[in-house]
Amino acid sequence: MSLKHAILVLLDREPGSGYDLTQRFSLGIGHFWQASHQQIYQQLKKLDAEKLVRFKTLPQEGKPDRKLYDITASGRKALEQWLHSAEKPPVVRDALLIKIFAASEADYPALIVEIDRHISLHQAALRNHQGIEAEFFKLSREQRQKHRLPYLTLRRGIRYEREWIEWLKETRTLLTSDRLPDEPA
Amino acid sequence: MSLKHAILVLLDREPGSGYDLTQRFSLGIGHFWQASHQQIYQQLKKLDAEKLVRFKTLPQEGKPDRKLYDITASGRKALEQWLHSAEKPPVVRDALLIKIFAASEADYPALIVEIDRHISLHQAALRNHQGIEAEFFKLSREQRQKHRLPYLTLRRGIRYEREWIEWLKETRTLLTSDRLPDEPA
DNA sequence: ATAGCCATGTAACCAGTTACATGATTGA
DNA sequence: TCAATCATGTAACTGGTTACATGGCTAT
Repeated sequence: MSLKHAILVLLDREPGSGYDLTQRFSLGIGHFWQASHQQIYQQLKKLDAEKLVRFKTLPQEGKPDRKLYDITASGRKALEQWLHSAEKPPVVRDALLIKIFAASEADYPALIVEIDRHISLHQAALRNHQGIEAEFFKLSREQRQKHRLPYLTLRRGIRYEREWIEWLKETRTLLTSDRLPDEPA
Repeated sequence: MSLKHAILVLLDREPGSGYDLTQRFSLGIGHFWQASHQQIYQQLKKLDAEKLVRFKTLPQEGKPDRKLYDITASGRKALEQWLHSAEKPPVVRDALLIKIFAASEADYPALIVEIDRHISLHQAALRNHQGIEAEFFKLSREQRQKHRLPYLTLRRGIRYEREWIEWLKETRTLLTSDRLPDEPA
């Protein structure tokens, strides 16, 4: 159900077309909720059927008509209710961990390659997050105060990536040295 | 595709019925790959059709027959191939972060309740992981060496939960004090 | 009695991914 | 000329969840 609410959140900040939303999902909110344009168009259709959003059709020349979506009063209500509801932490499903769990000595070289690949991916994500963080710290105090909550979620992303990198590096070292951790994590 | 391979991993260690696998999924491997009995039975059926597993039916009195599954040679091959393949890190989809991203001052009290709930959940998970870790450290050196890789994945779980708790506490403090982080994460 | 374990499964549904489709405009 | 951006969508499929179904045994 959260995709619907993520869309409502975005429309609550500013009306937009399905296309606009797709762009916005690739920015801020996309760090912790991803959505493809196909999904977004479908959900907008459903949200419209439920009267949580409405749209105006803006005709354009040489392009498909732009449908400008906006949140309705009952959409705002649904959003607020959702904000007060309880959600479970998402279940973890991580293939890399199965691989590491299952590997035997013969698989180590392949595992190291895979670990290195993941380290690069997480480092790239971390750099990206830190770039955004640097922008945030260039803002005035009032602006920072205003964007406080989105920034807090960015901090989470930064810590998450950092934690992955540390663990991956530690694990890599232990695998290549054939050593064993000598104390609890 | 990873559920299939997770099942192959478990059957490779030891043959078992769908029921047995369900139990095992709630232990070790379940920390990073969850599966319900419904899913497992379906996947076993498919794996059997693909000849990656086979089974013997063990008749029982007063209970449905037990189907004891075992990995086949081609199952082992598929598993090894998978271990050498590349996987993407899983995409993050976290409703709590959308809530925090989207909240306005009026929502703070509800948000704090939700944050506290999540802190407890992560603390419970952490304690659980640490209990298993304590068992691990009671083992002999040889035994620890043998279960090294599963232990490394457990360490990841421990760090993951710890990181969540820290971030949630920090965020809680910032929300209640209405303050703003003064330096990068 | 009642809950929990043992042991299997089907069916409907929901969410997300991949593939396919169209077509004009703009910049390298 | 080729790729990217704008702008919309449908359809098939895969993976996972929830609900439903059966039924004996054991321990409190």
